[in-house]
Amino acid sequence: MLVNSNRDRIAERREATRREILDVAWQLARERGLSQLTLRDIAHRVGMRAPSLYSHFESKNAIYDAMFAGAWTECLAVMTAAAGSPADSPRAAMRQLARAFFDFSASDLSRYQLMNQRTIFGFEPSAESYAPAVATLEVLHAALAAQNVTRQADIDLCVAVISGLIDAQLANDPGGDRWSHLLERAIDMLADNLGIPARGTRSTRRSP
Amino acid sequence: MLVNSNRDRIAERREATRREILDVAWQLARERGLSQLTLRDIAHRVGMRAPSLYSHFESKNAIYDAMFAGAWTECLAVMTAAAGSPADSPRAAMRQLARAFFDFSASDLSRYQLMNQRTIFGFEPSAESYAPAVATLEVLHAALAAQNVTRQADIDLCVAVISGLIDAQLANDPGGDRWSHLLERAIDMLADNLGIPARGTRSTRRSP
DNA sequence: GTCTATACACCGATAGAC
DNA sequence: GTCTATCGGTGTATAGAC
Repeated sequence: MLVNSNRDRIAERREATRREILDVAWQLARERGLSQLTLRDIAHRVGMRAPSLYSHFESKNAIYDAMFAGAWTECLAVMTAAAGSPADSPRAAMRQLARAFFDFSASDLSRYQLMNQRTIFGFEPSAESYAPAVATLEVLHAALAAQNVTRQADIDLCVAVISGLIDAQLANDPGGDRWSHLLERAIDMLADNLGIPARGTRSTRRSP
Repeated sequence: MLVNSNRDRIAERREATRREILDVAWQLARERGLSQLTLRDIAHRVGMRAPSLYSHFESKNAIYDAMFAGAWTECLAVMTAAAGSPADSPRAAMRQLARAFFDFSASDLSRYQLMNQRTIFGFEPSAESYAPAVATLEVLHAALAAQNVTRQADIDLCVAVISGLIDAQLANDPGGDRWSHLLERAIDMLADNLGIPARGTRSTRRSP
């Protein structure tokens, strides 16, 4: 038992160090750009020498991979919460979900680039790190399926329109709201195209 | 006169070298990623040593800048041609323009990243290099104005939807057509939202 | 003018002492 | 687990040959 709790304490400390490294990495990515991240900078801010990072991550790519997983896990939580909160109409449910994703994405360029764009050439997330991204997409699928939107093309169109607004916002007016305030209009446009009623049935299926 | 033609020949040769350097740079950007571009690689493939590039470009950033200018100049030509060719309806004119931009953009990820995304952190194009980008946007403005679409929000929405499709295509199905074939549908959706008639008046204004 | 040679400070990564 | 030392790369810059 004592041995076990000692082990736990060591594992806990290791995990804390890992988290601190990742926190610092995000901080630096926001300051200097995702691709300008250097192991020396990370290590220095954590209070180590660069090679010591290799005791916690096997490579720089592994750090990117852990950052990718963390970002999508966070996004999954945001989206799950948005999908779970009540909405007055099918469109309101869509707006809620889209707004949650937009605000989460637009608040951090570096994070969005790592999650969705190919900014780090050659970076491919591992299967484990990709899992929360898939889970997030499944939240979206379920929300659209509740409005009887199930065709892949319809889903793809929604994804493209929303991420188009995010991209435009981040690339052309970072920190502003020039494209952000177009989101609700875009959702209505999509809802029109997909035949989702403006009001009427609640967003949950088969409820009495 | 002889002096002049000699000067011209030298300038011509210099310009040819510049073009060759830029061609090689694009080639390597496509192979290895935009941010993985190195002066040594460029120089080696051109048949020089790295420092010799400084006789033609004052820095690596100047190479990016020239690439940016070239890409937008090419895009401007494509868009001008698309805007000039006749169309049967206002929507057909919009489809033509959008299709031209989509195909141009989706055919080269690195080029699209340099033109439209913030992949190279800290890179800001010079005013001269930005000019063809502005001119391209003006082609779009003029085309939309011909359909009485002049509000900034309307234009922003069009830009976001089209570039959203391009981003999704490049990020999730590079080389494929999963989002490409949604373009015409997206344009119709936009046209509906903007009140552009499906058929009727030609795309030119005030023609008898 | 254009090139080669060389140098500098930095990068990711590894080896091995402690 | 963290360190120092070091490796082959990188962008950048200068000196000097031709």
